[in-house]
Amino acid sequence: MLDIRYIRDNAEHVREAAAQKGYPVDVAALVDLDDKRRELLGKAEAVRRERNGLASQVSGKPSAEQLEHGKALKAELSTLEDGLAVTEEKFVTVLKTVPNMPLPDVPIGESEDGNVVASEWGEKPQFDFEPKNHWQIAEQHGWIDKERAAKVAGARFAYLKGGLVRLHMAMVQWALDQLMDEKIITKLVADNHLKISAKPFIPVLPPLMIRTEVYDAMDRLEPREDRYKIEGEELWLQGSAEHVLGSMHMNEIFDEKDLPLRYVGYATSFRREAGSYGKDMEGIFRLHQFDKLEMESLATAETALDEHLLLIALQEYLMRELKIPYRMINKCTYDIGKPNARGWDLEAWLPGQGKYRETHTADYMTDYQARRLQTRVRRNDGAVELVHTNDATALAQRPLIAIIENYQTADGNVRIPEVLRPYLGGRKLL
RNA sequence: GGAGAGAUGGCCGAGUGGUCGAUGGCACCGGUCUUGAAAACCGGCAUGCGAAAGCAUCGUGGGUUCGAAUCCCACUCUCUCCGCCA
Repeated sequence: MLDIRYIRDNAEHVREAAAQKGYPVDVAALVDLDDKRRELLGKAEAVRRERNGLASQVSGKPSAEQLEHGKALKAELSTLEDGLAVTEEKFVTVLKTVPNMPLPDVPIGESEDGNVVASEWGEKPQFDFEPKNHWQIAEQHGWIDKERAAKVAGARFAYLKGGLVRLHMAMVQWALDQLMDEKIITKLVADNHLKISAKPFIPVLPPLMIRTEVYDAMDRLEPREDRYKIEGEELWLQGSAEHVLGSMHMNEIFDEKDLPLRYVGYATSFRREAGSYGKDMEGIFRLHQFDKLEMESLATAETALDEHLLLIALQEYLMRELKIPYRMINKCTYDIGKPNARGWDLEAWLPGQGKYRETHTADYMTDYQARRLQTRVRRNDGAVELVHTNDATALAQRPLIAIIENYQTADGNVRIPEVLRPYLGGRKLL
């Protein structure tokens, strides 16, 4: 959520930027609602003040006069509060629809076509045979069983089996070790000229369910059609570890010395994929359920953009170590998402499909999420401010696809990336 | 799942209808004293809204009352015992 004072002071910019993000807002109507809300609030506070004054005068039994006065005030306050509640609800409903403001370097665009390729890395592997898709390779080894998964759970589910499971576990364990290594973070901070701490990440296995109220405060509940709700409960299956990591410190105030706080969470994520019927039905590119290693960071306002850049640097580092070609996408206003101020994607080269596909995303939310979560920091000078939040994919099942397709051999085997070999006990995948 | 107890400021802990945003202690910050430190003493020390006066907040939401941290209801969470179970 944005600060209403910011919206009032920058009404035209907010209107324009919201439209550029594809979330048009009637800012004038919002300001009118705020005016009305403030007016009613002022009136109600004046009556409360009178009530408090009266109550402090009474000791023992109130006089008939005092009783009558009190009853009149009570009735008046009740009317005002009813009107205030209605106005407040309308106001908050509209306020919640205002998206976060994009940073100046976010390209303006009206569709995905407005995204800008910022850089490319790596040599695309040359094969002296026709490279296969990951599902063709997996089929050969019995690594993916979607038919039986459909029998048990329905479409867009899969059993992952055998060598693929070992590869997945190795990849996750390796990535965890990288993120917990202060030397690696120190180097990336220095190489990218970032002015932030080199504190390592804290690994977390979070709950996979999240309450309605908290999910909404994270601004990740919508669109609800893409979430799974637990029947009879105010609980949802989380769609990304970000949702349960970012909300972890709701209603808390940090000391400045404790920031930045960096978590790497491993979680199975659930998505209904509503609106993507027929899209990416083959393989494990788009499932209702996938395992993901996710980075989350809470930081002060002036360090959070560098924090964002660090998370992106880490994504690139992990892919470079795995030697998978990729390109970085600076997503445009239309594509970054409502709570984002900035958002970059990493797209890995998939030789089997002959194109780059999104495997990572990095989101910088400024204080937009923290405002509703009320996650704050007490600065060294005593001032209390909202924290700034960042999240970014470390590694998930899509990078696994990238490994399979980039490391395939003519006979349908998959070579193991060098950095993962120690984690696979020197054995072959199969 | 059954029975019971509880939730107060960073922490501990008073407060069971009338100046309670809340006694006290610890921690923390500033000062006096000291060569320095400790101790002692003095002062400060929640959050939001508001230019301010002030208003709100004692787990959350609702209710009773002229007046609620205190009474009633619902919900959430914690603890104890029993049952069940990775």
